[in-house]
Amino acid sequence: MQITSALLLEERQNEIRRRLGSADRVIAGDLALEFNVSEDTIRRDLRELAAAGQCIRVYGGALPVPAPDLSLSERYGIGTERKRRLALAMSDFVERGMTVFLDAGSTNLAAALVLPDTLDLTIVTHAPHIAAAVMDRPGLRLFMIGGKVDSKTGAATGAQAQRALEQLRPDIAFIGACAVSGVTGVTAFDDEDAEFKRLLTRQSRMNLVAAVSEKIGTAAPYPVFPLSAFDHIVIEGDLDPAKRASLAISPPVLVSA
Amino acid sequence: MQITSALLLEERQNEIRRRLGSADRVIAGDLALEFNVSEDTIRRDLRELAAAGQCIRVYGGALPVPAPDLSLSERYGIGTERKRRLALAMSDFVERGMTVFLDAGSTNLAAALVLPDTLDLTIVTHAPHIAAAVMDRPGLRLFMIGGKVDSKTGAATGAQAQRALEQLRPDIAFIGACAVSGVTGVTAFDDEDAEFKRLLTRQSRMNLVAAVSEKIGTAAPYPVFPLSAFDHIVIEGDLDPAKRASLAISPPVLVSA
DNA sequence: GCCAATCATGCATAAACATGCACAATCACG
DNA sequence: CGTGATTGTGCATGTTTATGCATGATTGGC
Repeated sequence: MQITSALLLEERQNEIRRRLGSADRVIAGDLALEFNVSEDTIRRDLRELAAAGQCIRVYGGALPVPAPDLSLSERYGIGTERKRRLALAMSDFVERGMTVFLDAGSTNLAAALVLPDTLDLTIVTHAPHIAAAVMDRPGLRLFMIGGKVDSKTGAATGAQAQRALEQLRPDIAFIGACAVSGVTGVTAFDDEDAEFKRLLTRQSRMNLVAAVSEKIGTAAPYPVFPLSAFDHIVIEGDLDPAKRASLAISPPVLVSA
Repeated sequence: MQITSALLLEERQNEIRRRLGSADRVIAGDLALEFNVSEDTIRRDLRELAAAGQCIRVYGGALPVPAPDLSLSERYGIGTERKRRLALAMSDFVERGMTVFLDAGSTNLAAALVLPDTLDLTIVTHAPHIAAAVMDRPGLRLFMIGGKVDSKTGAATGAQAQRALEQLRPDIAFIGACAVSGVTGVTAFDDEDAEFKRLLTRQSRMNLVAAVSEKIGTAAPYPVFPLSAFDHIVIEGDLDPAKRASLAISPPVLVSA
């Protein structure tokens, strides 16, 4: 029916694209008049362009797509690989919705970095370093135990902290061992720290201890509990068999990859 | 037939956003005249922007929001030198043996790094990041306020934290302001955070607020206290004179180097 | 404590919208 | 040539959206 003056669909859409490309908005009613088609047709054009990501539909017309701004690259600070593996082995015990206590120590700092963030976990800790690491993981809830912070252990261990811990019943506790031995059990360098770990072990429903190989077969001045008080001991796979045998008492020994 | 010249809704809101982005307030009546729409329409725009967290509604118009959603650790990385100077200015108020409360925020993280470690200070904080920084300074004693840690504010702010704070009377508090304005006073992004700051201000013998220039003249949803409630406001020396004048009320304004 | 400015809310209306349908033009195959 | 499917378009429909206005409540300066 029509002859020369009418634009074909492609031409029309190309022209709309061109205008949007020069950072101009377009208005449905105007385009309809200009191209001598109904507004319905223009709206259909705009819908198609929007679906192809070439414009932003708005009430009355369309806007150019804004220049995408650069996103920041993620950075990763990872602890030592061995501790990360121990932490991963402990992580196998956590289940959806659990409250997990992270004691002080570098292995538990690694745990703060590798615990799954999709299980709706609540992390409790008395160590500011670990708390700071957990805070950077959006999927984890964090509860901080306060109190006088001892600079040697790097965690709050005093009466205040103990009182706060008494209000809690964690589902699982990752307990940091300063030293582990079949004879003396788990021991600590500081008496308040040992006291805190004892309370923690009593409060928690399940207790895990992880220790790198260097700590196995050593002892520290303040006893925490014998190994039988813990549900699992997590050690490295390449531990000397003799040392490993010295641990093989009541609690299952879990070997990390 | 004439071509539509009026702005589309999105264009209007984008323009408002742009002006707020350049740290300017907007006034409802002016915008209505300028865009040739009713004030009701502008108010609706501002309400929507506020609901999306892109401005703060105030009587007569709206103010920009200060720091657009950077994550905590990202925020800690920026503006450190300027914040270090602010922190140094605040440090002039601390004296030997004092108990210093460091509220959450990047300026107070800077304070944790620059506070003198030879004055036998006791640092109290409810922010794990700051606690972690203080722990690395051997000369500082650290007391940690525990509780449920809010990921937005990066600090423990709930009932537990408040109860712990009630037991303390810090000699001086470095209070982190999310936004500072002569009109709205000190405001915060979170209501529990605001509540905590109010309690902190009451408990502490002396209260300092420091704010980088971007925060001056802005407001956040939750009021803490009017400026008169603080002993000193610490600002940067190169702050725009108009903005600076807008603050010149009761508390002395201290200018950092 | 007064008054004007500012505000939230509900309502009315016109514009813009999506959707389904009809029709003409085009194409695809024989 | 068909003729049947596909496509582009316009129109009728009922819905949604943006806006202005009326009303009554809040606010902030004086």
